[in-house]
Amino acid sequence: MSLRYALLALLRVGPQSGYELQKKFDASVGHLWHAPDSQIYPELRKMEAEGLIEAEEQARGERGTRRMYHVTPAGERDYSAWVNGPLSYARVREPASLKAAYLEGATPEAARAFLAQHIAHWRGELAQWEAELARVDARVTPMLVDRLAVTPEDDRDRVVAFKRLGYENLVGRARAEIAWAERGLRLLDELGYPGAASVDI
Amino acid sequence: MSLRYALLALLRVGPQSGYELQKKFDASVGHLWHAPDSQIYPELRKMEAEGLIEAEEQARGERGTRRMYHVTPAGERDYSAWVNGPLSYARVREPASLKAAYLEGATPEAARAFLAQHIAHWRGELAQWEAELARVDARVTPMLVDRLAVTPEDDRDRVVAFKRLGYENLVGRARAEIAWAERGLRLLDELGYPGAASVDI
DNA sequence: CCTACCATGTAAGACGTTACATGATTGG
DNA sequence: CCAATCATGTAACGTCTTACATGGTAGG
Repeated sequence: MSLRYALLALLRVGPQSGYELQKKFDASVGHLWHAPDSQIYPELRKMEAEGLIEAEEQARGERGTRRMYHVTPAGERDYSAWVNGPLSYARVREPASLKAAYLEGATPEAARAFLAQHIAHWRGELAQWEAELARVDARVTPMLVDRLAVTPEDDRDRVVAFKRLGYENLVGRARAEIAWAERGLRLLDELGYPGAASVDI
Repeated sequence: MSLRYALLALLRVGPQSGYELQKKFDASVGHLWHAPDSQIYPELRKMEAEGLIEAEEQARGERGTRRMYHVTPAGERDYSAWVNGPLSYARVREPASLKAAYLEGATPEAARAFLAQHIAHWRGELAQWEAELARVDARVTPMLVDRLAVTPEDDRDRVVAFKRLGYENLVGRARAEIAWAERGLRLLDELGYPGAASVDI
């Protein structure tokens, strides 16, 4: 549902091929919404079929071609409806909470390993997002540079501020997950589970 | 992936029919992992086909029947592997962060409405989870009562502590989302968006 | 000539959503 | 007898994952 809006957001900066889009996707909006290439190409075709984007075929060397996509007025309207409309929330589905709730069935080692893995996972995500946040503040990410180039002077600070806001949510999420898992490890200590010293926080 | 383990966790308390399971699901583990009935019945059949659970058909009145499921040794092994094994993490896909990052394209009213809706959504979730947490502490939720009845005395505190841990993650998540959206509203104020007083926090 | 990168997908299957569909029994 | 609850699903569709598949071009 959100994939096409992520793609429209990128395409609104200027015409691009599926390949360019896919590369830029991973380096920008892909931090907020992951999508593999095998999903991007078909989605572009679907969006084209629905009239949200159009493609122009360009020759590439002697035999190669590539399709340069651009947003149509209908695509602009659809994007506007998305950004101005309400968000529909997915139902809860938290594998980590589910597992934590049944951790009495795990061995002490497995329980500790699970929480340590959770901390490691979210620390990795946190590091990525904080790094990206710093690049946004410095206005050095390629997509942001391109976007700011087509944005009126007066609007640029807002563009940066909202990118920052998006990443801040993820940073907050990661911090909450880490704090929770650390509390979980302390709970294991309190319950007398062995191995307290073996896991470094 | 997690659905079957949520179902196994419930079934491990004692034999139950699909219908009973579905009701109890909504009232207990469904707070951590949502699943509609239309997903539960087919999943039970799949688990039966894979030998994780078995059913005994019981007569119900003159014509009706119901299938009482119980966990097989293979099911116990599979459950144990899940609870002792590592969790695989899904890639990021955060619609709210994505939208926030492109909020410069929204009208000031829509931007405010989005953040206010976000707060309202997560406040609703938070209230539910905090209420459930209180019921867990008081040991009054039906499933927990049943589970504690089949749990040795010495293990009961641990069972309750881990249920609590599971909910605490969701509570932390909800609080982080609310705090983030409130910061977002303050950002709109700083950017000079109109309507600061019209939204009550 | 060969490697890295450009360029574009298909296919199968798991997982989830929404809507639809049917009938039995029990208690008032 | 009628409503609530018991009881069990199917069907169609959309999204996402994983793996596979193919070929072109540019630079060293």
